[in-house]
Formats: sequence, C-alpha cells, structure tokens
Amino acid sequence: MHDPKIRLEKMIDNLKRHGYKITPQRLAILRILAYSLGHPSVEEIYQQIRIDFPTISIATVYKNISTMKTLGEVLELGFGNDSSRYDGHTPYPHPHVICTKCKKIVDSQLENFQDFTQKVIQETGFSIVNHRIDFFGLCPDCQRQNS
Amino acid sequence: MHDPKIRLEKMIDNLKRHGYKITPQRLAILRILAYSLGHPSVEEIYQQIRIDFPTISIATVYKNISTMKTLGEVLELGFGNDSSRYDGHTPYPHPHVICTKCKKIVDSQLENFQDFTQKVIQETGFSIVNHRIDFFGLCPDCQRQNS
DNA sequence: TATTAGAAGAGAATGATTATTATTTAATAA
DNA sequence: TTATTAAATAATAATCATTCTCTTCTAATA
Ligand SMILES: [Mn+2]
Ligand SMILES: [Mn+2]
Ligand SMILES: [Zn+2]
Ligand SMILES: [Zn+2]
Repeated sequence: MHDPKIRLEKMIDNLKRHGYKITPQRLAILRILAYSLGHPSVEEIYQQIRIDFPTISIATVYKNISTMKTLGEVLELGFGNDSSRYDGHTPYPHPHVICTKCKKIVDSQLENFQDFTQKVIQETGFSIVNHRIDFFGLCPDCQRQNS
Repeated sequence: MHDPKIRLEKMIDNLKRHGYKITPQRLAILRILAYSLGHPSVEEIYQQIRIDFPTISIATVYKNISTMKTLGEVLELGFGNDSSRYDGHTPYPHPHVICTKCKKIVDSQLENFQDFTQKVIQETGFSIVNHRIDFFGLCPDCQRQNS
C-alpha cells in the first residue's frame, strides 16, 4: 500500500471494475494522487496538470477526486475555510502534522488509536467507524526562520 | 472551568479587560456559548437569539464569535463543507465524537494526548501547539433507528 | 447629557465547491 | 476500422458559508 506504482494500478483497477473509463485527464490526476506525499490541494493538482493539459477544467479535477473518494482511494482532509488537501498515497485514516505557517502537511506513523477508539466507544456509546487526528505547530524549517 | 455561570463571567471579564463593550446582543451570544453543551453552529446561535433580538444580523454573531476566538474563549470546530461548530463551554482542545447521521457532537474526556504529542514531536521535529481529535460514527439514538 | 470609540445591521463580495449543459471521447462490438 | 453510446470533459452558472464594507446606533465614561 506504499509503492506509488502499485497504488496507481490499484486505483485504475478499481475504476475499471466499477465501469469507469480511463481518460488521459483522469490518469494524470490519479498519478498525482498516487505519487505525491505532500497532500496537494485541488488547485495544486489543477496547476500541475495544466502543464500537460492546458484546457483541463478545475471542475474535472473536483469530479475525479470525488469519484476516487467514493471508491475509498483517496483521503480528504477538509479544513474550515482553507481548501481541502488530499492523500491518495495512504487513503485510510492516519494522523497528520500540519505547519500553521507554511501549510505543509506530514504523515505520522503512530498507530495506537485502536485503544483510544475502544475507550471512546465505552465512554460515549457511539459506534466509531472513522477518525481524524491532526497536530498543529511549526515545521523544522519554519522554526528556524522564526529564531 | 465547567460551571457555565463562571464561564460566562470569565468571558465578560476577559472582554472588559481588553476594552470591549458589553452589549445586549454580545451578552446573549456569550450566554449561549457558555451554557450550551451541544456545539452550536452560527446559524443555530443566530436563530436562538432572534427570539429575543429579532433585528440582530448574522454578521454580528460571526463577528462576536471571531472576537471570542481571538481571546481564546471559544473553540471552533471547522468542517470541510458543513458550517463550523463552537464550544464556549470547554474552549481548549479536546476530543470530539461526531454522529455522521444527526450531526450531534459530544465531548470526550480522554486526556492522554501528551504522550502522543511527545511522540509526534520526536517523529517529525515539529513544535506542536495544538491538536484536533475527532471520532466519527453513529450515536446511540441513530444506531437504534437503523436496526 | 454629551461625547465617542466600538458595535450592530444590512447587504455586497469572496472563494471554495457543486450543478448544469453542450460537446467530446473511451470503450465496445459490428 | 468504423459506428455507437454512455460516460467524461470543459465552460460556466449557481450555491453557500463566511468575510467585508459602510452606515447607523449605542455602551461606557465623564
Ligand atoms: Mn496523509
Ligand atoms: Mn467540545
Ligand atoms: Zn512550515
Ligand atoms: Zn445521531
């Protein structure tokens, strides 16, 4: 689940299995989703693809990401006002670390959330199916610039 | 920090200390923020206050909540598309449990996030100053309705 | 009671996202 | 290879929460 090439093939398979067509624009979007580690925004994906497809519409990017979301092949990180960021490399819930200055988003590998989830279920009676764990602060680069 | 009456007084003190005036509209907003446990949205606060102040503008609600945010007296829970929800009762970061069906938001009392924060700092080199922990699922009421 | 900085009210503007619709094209089979 | 067709794309309008702008009003102070 961590080799971009395999991620891309899995995405394509999943699309074909559900009867979706593989268009060049779609493929370009998939590639960015599968390969990028930086949690790009729709706008960033759009600008990237415009290099090869100058006539692509940003609505096409939105629609394709929406499709991949419904197939469980991309994780959306929505924020209050700012635009959403996407992870097609690791499309299941995992903690993120977010620089409040440069907006960099980094994955965390910490995985002990089963315990927490269990405690939350006991505490509240909810049935938990998903979670979102974000830590906010300054990345090493931005810390350096501040001092 | 958990008696609504004391919360309200603390909010008023903080505003006065910073030279803000205490208007009837502002007071009404503060009261809702301090007393409600349900994480109301701006729209909900607006509709509630319209009972007593039929001419209030929703912009006034937005502006006052923004002021209370800068004073650290209210915690904003932003979501991707849906409108933000606010906690003036417990205005520091704490985990939330969210029903994806009825949009109910419940506080969790779990508090062992120092360990996690420390691990994240070691793992990423970020300086962490904030976090956001959400669990998503179905509340007991909505579970019952499903079966 | 008069003064005045700040607050409220009204409505326009913004910006991300979604919806609409006409045009184009990938996939399939003749 | 070509024709067919359902789905995808491109362009643009619409939506909706939130912010901004500006005018009027008022809480606090003396
Ligand atoms: Mn990620
Ligand atoms: Mn809360
Ligand atoms: Zn940074
Ligand atoms: Zn519910």
